Amino acid sequence: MKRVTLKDVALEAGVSINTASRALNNKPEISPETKEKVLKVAQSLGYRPNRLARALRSNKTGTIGVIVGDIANPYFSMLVRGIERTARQFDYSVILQGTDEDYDREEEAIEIALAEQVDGILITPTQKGTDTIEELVASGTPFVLMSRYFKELDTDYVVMDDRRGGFLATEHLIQRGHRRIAILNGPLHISSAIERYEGYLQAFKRYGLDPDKALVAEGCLTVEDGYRAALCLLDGPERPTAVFAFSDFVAFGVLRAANELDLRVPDDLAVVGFDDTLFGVCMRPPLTTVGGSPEGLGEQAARLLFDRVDRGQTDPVKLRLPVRLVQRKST
Amino acid sequence: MKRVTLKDVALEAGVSINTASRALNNKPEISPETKEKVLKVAQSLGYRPNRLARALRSNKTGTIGVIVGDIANPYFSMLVRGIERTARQFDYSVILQGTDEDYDREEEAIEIALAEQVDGILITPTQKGTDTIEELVASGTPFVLMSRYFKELDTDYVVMDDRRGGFLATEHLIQRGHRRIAILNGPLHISSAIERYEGYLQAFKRYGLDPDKALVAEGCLTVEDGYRAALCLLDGPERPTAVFAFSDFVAFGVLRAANELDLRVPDDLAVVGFDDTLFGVCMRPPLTTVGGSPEGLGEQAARLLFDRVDRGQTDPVKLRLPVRLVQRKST
DNA sequence: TTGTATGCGTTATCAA
DNA sequence: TTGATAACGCATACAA
Repeated sequence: MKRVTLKDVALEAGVSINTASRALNNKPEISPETKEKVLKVAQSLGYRPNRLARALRSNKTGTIGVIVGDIANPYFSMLVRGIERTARQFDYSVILQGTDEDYDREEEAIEIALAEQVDGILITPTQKGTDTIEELVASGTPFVLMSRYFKELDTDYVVMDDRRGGFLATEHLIQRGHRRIAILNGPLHISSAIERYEGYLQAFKRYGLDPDKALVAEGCLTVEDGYRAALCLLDGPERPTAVFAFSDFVAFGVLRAANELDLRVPDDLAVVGFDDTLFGVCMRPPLTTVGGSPEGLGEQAARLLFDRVDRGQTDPVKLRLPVRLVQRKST
Repeated sequence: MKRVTLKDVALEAGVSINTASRALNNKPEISPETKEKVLKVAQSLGYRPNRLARALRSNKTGTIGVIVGDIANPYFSMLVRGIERTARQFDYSVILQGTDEDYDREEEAIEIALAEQVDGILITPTQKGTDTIEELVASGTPFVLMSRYFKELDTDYVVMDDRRGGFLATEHLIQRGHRRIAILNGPLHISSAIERYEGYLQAFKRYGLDPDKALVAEGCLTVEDGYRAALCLLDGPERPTAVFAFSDFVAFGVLRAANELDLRVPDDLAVVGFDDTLFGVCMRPPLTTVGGSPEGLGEQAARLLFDRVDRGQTDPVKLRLPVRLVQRKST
């Protein structure tokens, strides 16, 4: 039951350990016959290279660290799915960690990933500070920010066109006749929250309207957050006629609240989400949302990272993926 | 920027490389003074042990492989979240892979995990065959099956009490007066699908009723599957008055179909899901479901695995977690 | 084209 | 209590 090593293969094939290595790694300096022989022996012995030894020697582990906010958030799930698929294609393994949007946890996650000696890191930073990311920069390990970026840090990232998304969502609501449009935004230290808000304001401006500060809420990240914030917001007499939620995840909470308050959507309350996750279409009514492809973002970020790992650093690449309005029945 | 190694620490502290190792690993055979000295030097130099070298030497990587059907399925997301949290607690890293319920992909995933020399594997088998799992057994790597098990294989597993769940769901529908109760089941090679079906039949029997074979569909795993199957099932004249779906994920598709067909839930159609995922409560109406805790299952499976890794094999442990009916408004 | 020898950073076995 | 030394499995510079 012992593991078959290169030595075993070499011995069995009657060549040196090193010739065996060459054969198995497609090195040029080897005769076709010996190569074939070694390959056959390796096959028959069921040889599997020991990645640890290889990694130790070559300083490449073939793994990447993936750090996201919340694994159970469908946006991140889809993101991770896109990453995992792409990674597999490139023969990388994915070490997954969730931060629950906690800064300390983010720091820990980065340290763990570094300790695992991953070849690169894909991270959705909590943005509660920059120390963690600066530590990452200092480590020299290639990394790509996903979905969020730092204005003050010159790093690779792949994000959605959040400002445009915020604009599209808000414009859509305005065009449907809404004026009292609430925004249940994410925490404002997160770039996507800031930019979606900017898009929101931009739409108001474009249409010569004034937004009502009382309808701006921030800090919503989960279904629960959306639910609570919506309950609060929809309780008063001066309630909004429409809500633009930071994410589908948050929007689901809003729909729950609307449901419990017996508000009809979209007649009493229009709702727009963000991300176009799998479940929007199952809501009642189906959720209007701003779509980018989370899986696509994951894939692009992964590809960018692998490029970095292979080819090294050039100028930072900053990708801003297009979004579009996916209109359904909630508006 | 070079990495600090044990050698550097030993050199700096003026001890042998091996004494340094002992100091850092809390070995008993060392004097308190030297230990303290080494520790201080290590600290100041920013020494981080190289896990690869350690793993190579000790044959323990500190990682586990986690293989699930579909990362974007909220059930699996929650499962993974439970695993990741627990793993972190035990100082293990998680290498995640998805199979998309494809058997070849499962085989590949297992091979990759083995190649990564994980200390153990947590897997939701596709159950399209037993070869993959038998390969796993042969490898000697500890593993725990999650959510599904093989009758014919004597392995560790953690599953929900699916039969009871199927019974509870069906009984509930019967008690609400339904007789034409459809089941949109998963593929019947999956143990949980079989057992939920058994529970379904058992409930009919208990109440002296006869199930209608025409209302039994299988093979539903995704939202899309549920949607299509429901459209088909609800189209005819003899349509069911209630549907028991294999999972919340599938139930969401059913709700979508009902919505599009203008069927009122629960008046025209009652719907019960399974798993109690995050979104059931956001549906309209909120989804009645059979709840176990996916995160809890993940945690238990992980704990069991770590126990195996540490203490080695004893008799297989077979855990069947309790379920309960979570009644909401869809029934 | 092939083989020898060395080192990657640890841990473990011995002897001192 | 400590230190020299040998593995762990692989890759590569260099010699043959």
